[in-house]
Amino acid sequence: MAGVSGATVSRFFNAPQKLSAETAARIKGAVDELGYTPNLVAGGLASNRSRLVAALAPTIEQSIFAATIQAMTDELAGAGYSVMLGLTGTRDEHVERQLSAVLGRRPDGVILTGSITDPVMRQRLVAQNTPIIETWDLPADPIDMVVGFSHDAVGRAVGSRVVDKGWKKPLLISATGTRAAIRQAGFTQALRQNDRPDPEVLNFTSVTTVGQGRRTFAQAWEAGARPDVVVCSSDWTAYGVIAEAQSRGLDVPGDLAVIGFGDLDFSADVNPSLTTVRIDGHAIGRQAVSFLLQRARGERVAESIVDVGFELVVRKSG
Amino acid sequence: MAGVSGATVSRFFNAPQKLSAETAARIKGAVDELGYTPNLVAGGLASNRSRLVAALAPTIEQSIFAATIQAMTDELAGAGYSVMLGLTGTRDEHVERQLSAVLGRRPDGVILTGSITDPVMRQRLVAQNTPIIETWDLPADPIDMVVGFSHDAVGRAVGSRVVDKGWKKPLLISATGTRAAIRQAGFTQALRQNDRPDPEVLNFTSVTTVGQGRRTFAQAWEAGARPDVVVCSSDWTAYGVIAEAQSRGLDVPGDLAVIGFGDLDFSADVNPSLTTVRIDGHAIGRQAVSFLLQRARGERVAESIVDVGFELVVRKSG
DNA sequence: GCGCAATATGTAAGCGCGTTCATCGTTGCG
DNA sequence: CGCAACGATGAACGCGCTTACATATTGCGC
Repeated sequence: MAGVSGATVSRFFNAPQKLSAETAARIKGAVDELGYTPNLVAGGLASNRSRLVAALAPTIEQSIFAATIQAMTDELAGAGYSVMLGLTGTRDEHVERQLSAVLGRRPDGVILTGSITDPVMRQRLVAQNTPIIETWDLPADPIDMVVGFSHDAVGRAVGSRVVDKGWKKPLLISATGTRAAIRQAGFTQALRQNDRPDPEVLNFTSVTTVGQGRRTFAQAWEAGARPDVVVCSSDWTAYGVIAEAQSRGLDVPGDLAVIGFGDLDFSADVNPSLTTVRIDGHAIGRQAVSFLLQRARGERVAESIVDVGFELVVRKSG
Repeated sequence: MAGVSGATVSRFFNAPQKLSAETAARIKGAVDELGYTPNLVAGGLASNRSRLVAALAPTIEQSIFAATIQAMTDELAGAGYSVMLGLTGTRDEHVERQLSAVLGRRPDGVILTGSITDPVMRQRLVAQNTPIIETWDLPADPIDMVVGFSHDAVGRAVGSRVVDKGWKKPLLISATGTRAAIRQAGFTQALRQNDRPDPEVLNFTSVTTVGQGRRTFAQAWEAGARPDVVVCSSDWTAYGVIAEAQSRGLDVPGDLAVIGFGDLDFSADVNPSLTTVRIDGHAIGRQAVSFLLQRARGERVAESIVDVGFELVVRKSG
């Protein structure tokens, strides 16, 4: 319709500066009139660049990962990439299935929240020869690039605060999971270094919700536990503990201090405001995408492990 | 490596029952040994079925849509589809950009939260001839299939409750947006039908967070507003109002009733528990996927508009 | 006016599969 | 034994692009 070959139309979309202004205008006219949208599937096949990035996370509901996914998607959309969302849940078999599905599309990058532990899967990932970014952790033996922080350091920081404040009977309420376990270990380590006994620990396997926090604390209380500080693996859980404690007539932080993890969106605004560990989920997403785009441009990434750090945010609850 | 042609390998993955058990076993051996993953991009091009579904939503952070996205992704993964996530924000131009990017991949379906208002975009969508599902709303003039509920009915239901309870000075705190506006109109309508004056209304344009709710209520209070019930466009906002009211020494619901929207995950577990409108976001996602899969199987969908309804959940706050 | 570089466009060869159609045993039955 | 019918497999084509490479066309310096 524009009187040009397919190759020229392809250039119009991918390298318009190579066309004369006149042809470009003619093509634009035809494109508008036809409502033509290039088939990126075919384009991806031909160019061997899918412009697709896979993002795998356990869940996006009531999740600290939502911020990372959000930031990633925003940044990638700006760069002309689409993101494929893979929600793996907490079961390892789902990770595998999602990963298979995702690798079949030959993504230009894979962003993982946390690490893949299964060695077979790791091997397959490495074999793909596509950029891989592990986030929300600093694995000892990274597959490729990493954007995260030290969960051990987080645990120690919280442990130190508990020691400093002189709290004697800490209770840890934590979802099961590798990273929470590392924080827990760091916390315990900090107590030991100050000749304190190990903390009481309560683990639950379900999702981290306010309700889960309430129920877990209620159970502990009924069972006779009388902690002076509760350390939680998420701000949701922490707020549940506060709600339950208040319902039982306890004053937070007077009778009981509560410390969370994540510094979610609501944490500064509840009563009492949450003392927690701030992780900048958006920054993790942005940095991950930045790595990806550098690789896509063919640049070598010098320092491919970034520690975004964390911040112990002291507010009213503990 | 298995001593068979490419055609047979293709059958192994797409129609294994067409192969003899023996050949299938040989191919499986080779696949495992090579770590071969079929290239779905090429497959999609050849078969004209991408097995890709696009999901567009304004945001997934502190969003009532997260549940829908989560359910969709889970269901689709089970059926062998991948989902492309498009986060449009609240700006219309982003909707357009995301839609273009997404349509270029020739998805086998598009799931929208809310409707597309721009007529040009609607036209392009219709022209694609791919299944479109609008969710979280019951548009008067749907593009294709719909899974939602009546925002007008929600507004009326809440309005009726306000009338029934005899609250005299309602204040609406609401994010801007088409659907919230419809609920607002329904609410006002219910008051008028009972010869009540229109409610006070406060709109804000940012995201719906606890902090936003707090600040908006604080401003209203400082400006002299003394409502006896606050109706919010999200449970986040509602909880912010409660937190701010409590900080100011008000008793909820004694001095002030608060009603939310969404029945999020935390709403039953805060103090006081939230009276709110329950929307089953998971059900919306599941139903949308069910529509999509029916279409994919070539079945005609008889009733392609589903009203999932809502439920006014009365708890302590109002 | 010539040669050469630079610019603009077309030509054609794939990219890695799915799919159709033909082919080649095999089996069953009269 | 012969033929039809059927199941299993391979050859070849094409999906809609990208990308060397080839082919005008133009401009410039000498």
